[in-house]
Amino acid sequence: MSNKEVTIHDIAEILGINSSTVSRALNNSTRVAKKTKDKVFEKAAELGYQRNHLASNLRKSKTFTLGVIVPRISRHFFSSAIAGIEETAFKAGYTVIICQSLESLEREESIINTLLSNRVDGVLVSISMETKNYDHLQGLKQRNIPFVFFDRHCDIANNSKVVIDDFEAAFNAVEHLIAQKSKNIAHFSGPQNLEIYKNRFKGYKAALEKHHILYREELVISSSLMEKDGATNVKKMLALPYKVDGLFCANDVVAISAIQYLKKLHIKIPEDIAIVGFSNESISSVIEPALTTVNQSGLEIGVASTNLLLDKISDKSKQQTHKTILVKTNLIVRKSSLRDSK
Amino acid sequence: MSNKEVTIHDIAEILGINSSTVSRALNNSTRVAKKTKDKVFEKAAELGYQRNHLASNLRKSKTFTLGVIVPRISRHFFSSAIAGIEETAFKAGYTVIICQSLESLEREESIINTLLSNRVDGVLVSISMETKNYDHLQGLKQRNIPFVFFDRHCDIANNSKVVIDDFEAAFNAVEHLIAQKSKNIAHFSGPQNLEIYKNRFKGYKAALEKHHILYREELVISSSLMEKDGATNVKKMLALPYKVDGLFCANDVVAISAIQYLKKLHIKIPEDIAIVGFSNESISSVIEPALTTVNQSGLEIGVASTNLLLDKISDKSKQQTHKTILVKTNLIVRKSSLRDSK
DNA sequence: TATTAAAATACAATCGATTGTATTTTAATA
DNA sequence: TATTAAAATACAATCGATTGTATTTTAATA
Repeated sequence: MSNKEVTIHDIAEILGINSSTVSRALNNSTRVAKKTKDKVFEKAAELGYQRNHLASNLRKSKTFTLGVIVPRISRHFFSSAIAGIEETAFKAGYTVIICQSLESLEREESIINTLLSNRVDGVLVSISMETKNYDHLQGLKQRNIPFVFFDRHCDIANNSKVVIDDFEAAFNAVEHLIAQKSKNIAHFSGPQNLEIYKNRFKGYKAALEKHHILYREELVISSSLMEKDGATNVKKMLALPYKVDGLFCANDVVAISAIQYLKKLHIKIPEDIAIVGFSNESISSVIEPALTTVNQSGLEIGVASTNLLLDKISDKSKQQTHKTILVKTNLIVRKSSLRDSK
Repeated sequence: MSNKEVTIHDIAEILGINSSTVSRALNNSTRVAKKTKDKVFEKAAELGYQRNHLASNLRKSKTFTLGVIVPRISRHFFSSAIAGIEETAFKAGYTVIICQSLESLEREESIINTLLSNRVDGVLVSISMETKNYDHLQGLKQRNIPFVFFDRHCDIANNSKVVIDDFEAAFNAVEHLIAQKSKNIAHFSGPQNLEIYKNRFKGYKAALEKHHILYREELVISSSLMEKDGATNVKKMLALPYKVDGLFCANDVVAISAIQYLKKLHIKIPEDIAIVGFSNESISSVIEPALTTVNQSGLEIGVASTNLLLDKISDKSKQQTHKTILVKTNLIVRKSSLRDSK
């Protein structure tokens, strides 16, 4: 009995009216008399009617659903961003489908297909490290599905994005290292297909220039910034003919594994090498010495990017607006870079 | 041009065949000749056809979508659980809609309605602290929608759940306090509508009994376990006519705010009072002294509950099976409870 | 070649709600 | 009361895919 779901036709039949009137009544249309509406609402409640969004969405070709793609849900930054996204979307009557690429381009492509098939109204995406081919994202564009990058973006023409000011954050981080009397500052950089790493690198370079410190290409060591890269990078760095005394890492993960390896080598932090990371992952405050790092508010980015996306969705007309929102960061100074001696 | 989406009818028309054949071809039915399938697949790829899941789902009344309700996405435990859920669901071809109740019953009810309207195939839920009325959950049941509780559950008849062994975990935690020579052990308990808090309380009591320590009702202080409750609870505790020297908290949040308040009062931890929390939130390793706590793997719980739910969904027949899966925990001993002196 | 079975395809209804248009009812005005 | 406008409701097509049944085509057998 409860197998068959209650439809507007059931309500219509019972009340002896047409299903179109029931539909309009439930949608509170002005075309339906108050008296009829009351009867419909009462009967709907009585029968436990639940509107079938599938049918409704199919007809309206609008789903009130947003797709979200992140590299990994359990990363603190992303889970905060998702929390902000969900809350903002929920308030606006949207539902959120969350997917994680796990840093795999293949999965990312597959996710986009799934989201397209589910006809989401818009997509929020923070791309994977592997994403050097943008065909799947162009696909979104061709289909005219609004999307907004947050945090990790790429340089597709005419996109909207919400990002932190990577340049400025990196600039400040490196200036801090310079203030701590670092002379030879190395940089562990990330995949250069990601704009965030390009900009962090640019900020690093600009800070050196401002303080008349010679930029040396060899001091920039690129990797995928995973845990395993810490030791490898440090080896490369120590093999250089410069006495590195400052290190700016493009994320916390590599900074922390670098610290661990340096400690094994009995190199003192911050005395020998002052270190700054990026992201303020929760581990960064736990490591000994605690890691100085750039704090970025995932929640704020999530909220801002959702609002931007919702704007784009409702603004179908002037779809051509493309915005970049820069969210401010702050440097959290901890022991890994603080030289009280001198 | 790209406005109108490509449908099976377009493909059918171009190839001069019927749309039902196109549908069957795309679904790789044995009723379609190999030659026809090839033509269909080729044309579909050429036109950039994307199956409309809304239409398909409506017809099949099956959505391959799971609803997930958690109190708060950004909590480390829940984001790990969600990561496990998403990964398991994705592998099985399911999509995941994530919603957060923010500990509000009203929002939880509203979310359930949304999920019902979206006709999810199943629901994973960790209930809010406010949830003392189970009507909305009964609604899921009446509609015959499979659901599985994870972590926070309630005592609806005949449900399936994946939970940690709260009793055992609490028992071990309190035994640890006893081993550290605590004689008067208080317990900060949570809302008794949540089974997890009931069971943690039972474990506390059982450990006392085993070690022939008199159980005193006054030593159990219930609250909503929020940050604000730490100081209030501590005040109540110190007003008691017993010299409390051990404290088992039902979550980390209240444990940490208790520690902070106790430090203000210059009460030494662990010397004066040894403290154990519950959940291993990331802050717990940061606080001074670091908090001894029960570690629970969100990922593991997420994976297990998703598998259980998927089983229930495919097992429509023997729907009546109800399972409880207990996931093991371990106690992480840190400074807040370790008395090296004695 | 004629007959029959099997394979392939076409037809048409359906999932449940929405919406433009047509029709009926009610209210307003002459 | 007759006419007209406005309000309320009914009709019917539609969104795109699926699926049971009917029909046509192909292959197998007599």
